[in-house]
Amino acid sequence: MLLDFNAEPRPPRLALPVGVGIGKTRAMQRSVAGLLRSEALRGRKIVIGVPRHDLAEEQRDAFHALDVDAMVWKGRTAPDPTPDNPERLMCLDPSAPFDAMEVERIVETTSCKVTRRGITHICPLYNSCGYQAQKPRLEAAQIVLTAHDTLFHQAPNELGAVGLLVLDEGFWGAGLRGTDGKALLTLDGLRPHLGTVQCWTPRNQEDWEATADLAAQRERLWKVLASATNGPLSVVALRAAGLTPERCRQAAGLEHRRMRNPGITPGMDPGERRRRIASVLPKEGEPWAPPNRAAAMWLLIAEALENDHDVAGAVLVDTMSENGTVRCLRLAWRADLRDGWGAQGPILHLDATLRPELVTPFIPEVTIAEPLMAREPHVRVRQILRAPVSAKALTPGEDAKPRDRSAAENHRRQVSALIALRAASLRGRSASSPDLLIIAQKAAVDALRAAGLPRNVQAVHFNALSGIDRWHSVAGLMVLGRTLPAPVTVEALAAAVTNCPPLSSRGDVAWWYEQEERRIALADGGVHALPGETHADPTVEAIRWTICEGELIQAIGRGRGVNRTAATPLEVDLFTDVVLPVAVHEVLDWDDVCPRRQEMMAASGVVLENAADMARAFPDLWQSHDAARQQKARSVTFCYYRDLSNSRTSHSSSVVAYRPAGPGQKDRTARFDLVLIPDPRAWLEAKLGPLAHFEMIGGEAPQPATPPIADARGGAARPGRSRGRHHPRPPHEKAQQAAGEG
DNA sequence: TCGTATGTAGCCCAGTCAAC
DNA sequence: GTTGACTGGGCTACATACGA
Repeated sequence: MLLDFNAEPRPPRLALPVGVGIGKTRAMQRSVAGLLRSEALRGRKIVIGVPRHDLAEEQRDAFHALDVDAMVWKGRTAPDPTPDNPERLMCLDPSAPFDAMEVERIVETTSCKVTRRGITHICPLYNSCGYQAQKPRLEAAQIVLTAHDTLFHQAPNELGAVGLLVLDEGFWGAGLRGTDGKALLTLDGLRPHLGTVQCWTPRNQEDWEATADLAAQRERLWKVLASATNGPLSVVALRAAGLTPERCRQAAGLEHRRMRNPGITPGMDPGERRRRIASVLPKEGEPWAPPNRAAAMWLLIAEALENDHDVAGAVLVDTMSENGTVRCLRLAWRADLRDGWGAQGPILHLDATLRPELVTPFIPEVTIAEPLMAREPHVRVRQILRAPVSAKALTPGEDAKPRDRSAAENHRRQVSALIALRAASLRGRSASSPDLLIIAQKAAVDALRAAGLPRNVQAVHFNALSGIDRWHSVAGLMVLGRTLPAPVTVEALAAAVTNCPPLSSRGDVAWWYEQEERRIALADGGVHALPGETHADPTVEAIRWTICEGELIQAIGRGRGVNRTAATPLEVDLFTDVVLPVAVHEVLDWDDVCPRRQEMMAASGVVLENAADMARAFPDLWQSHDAARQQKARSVTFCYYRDLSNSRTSHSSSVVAYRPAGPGQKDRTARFDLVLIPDPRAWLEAKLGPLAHFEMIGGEAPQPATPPIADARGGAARPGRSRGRHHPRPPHEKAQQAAGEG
């Protein structure tokens, strides 16, 4: 690490885009351990922010293995389960901190412990509190690991001086406020009159000077609010009303003085606490603008005036309430990384899907290094286009049309069969379970689990993947779909990041993104072009990319492709039309891989050849003998079905000959996968009734497993459709390859 | 005698795509 | 996002031949 951690006045701030699975966290841990031994930090601590507490605990254990003293710091409302009480939180009386926050007091001195005039007020649960119990470890530790979210809240005093703040993985989302649309200020609460602008001294005496100053700025703002139409506050109107950045910042400070001190102390009887809180808050139904929220509004306006744009973070909207329509200002803004956690000192940020547009607002003057990526020669990627794996295609809501719901049922059945066949083809290929990891949207994962997953398969959903290493040895990954909120949602996030209205790019289509040509880079040097979403505003596009492409990159990274060898290859199947910065070995169409009903039958471990038996054994696939017969006549035998028929992907398959009892029954054969159906005779009798004849004939000699999807293209490929265009390799490259092969 | 295999005609519906 | 037209697959119904 070539950083001077004591540089003045500008400490080093470095952001490193490091590819998924390269081992950036391990390298960081070793560097941090070395840094502590070098004493370059002069005894100051290192704070490491990670997305979630479970990742913090993993890193703590890794530091302990490096003989470094590390601890995980959790907030008051974080889970702290015990065998007796799995619901336990760090704070044993969460109502006390919530009450303190309602009247905007410091939680520690109003809920936990404080000494006033020689008298110590203390929470009765203080000595058994998980939050307090971690403080001695916090004081002693060299490294403090905590969730990104914590870094945007006040640091505990016991932390002491911080010499380096490490931000592991993308952190910007934890710093956004109001993006759920719930940070509202009613216009009634902002209308200037004594009840809404009265300020108080710290001793709860009326502060008339502050009240007059705040009233003057509220009057200016009211001129704008009273005549504005819905949408972002206009910078022209705000300026015309006489507001300036200085006046807004002054008003932000004055807003805090509207809250009187209720005089609540740690250990106070909850009834008395609520009575005191009620005495400083307006009565139910009276207009009120929470001071913290009003202060945030002023700061958003000040920033917009300074930068000469409308206030995207403060938007006039109509909301519905019990009393009808209420006009409100909807706020969304960006919190700052807190100084107490080291935000003003040296910062190192590591993220595989880092976007400068989302880092610089939080870390000004950050230096963003060139991306560091690694080759993955033992990873094979297939991308399947036009797969029905969107939320609508797999899991439409209850209010969806019957036609869409039945289509979704078919899609789920097809995807389940595909998973079962893929799992069979990869069985035993992983050093430890599972062999196959499915990554999809949460609703899709729930639906697939409900339908039943093979034992060697695990399914997880997007958005909870970063940093997890437990699937490093899976043999296969199937990534289904993508995450992509509508433009209006992403634009709202961007407004919170920048406070600036996004550039519009959507023309006549107001509800979706524009499309532009994207190119899948093929491993053989060619490209496959297809349309992809984009947004004209750089920040909106950065967020869109992070949520969509970034999450898919994180998903692929779970397989730790960088660490694979010829003996432990990884096969990735991408069921999405999104173009990613990875080399793709094969681009297929859903028609090429979509399992037919014969293949679904094969997925359960048996291939029957008799149409009547097919209909009897699988009534959900074929409703009648004729239906099974007709499909048998029409269908060509493809990939998965053929795999089991030929015993190529199922090393344990066996052919049996049988004849049901009764007149007119002829001899027929079937092939069974003995891992899934160990007793074919019992299975046949359960499905078809007593047998007049049964004989195990045996299977063909086992052959090396072949990826089933690749087989779909070999030989009997279906006439598939594709959204994109395949561009062959330039002739000179083909010639070079031919020369090399020759 | 019963059940299966094979062939053909025609209706229904799911999937797709263009237009709005 | 919705709607409507188009298309091909899925299924039923009918008939005939064959084998246990």
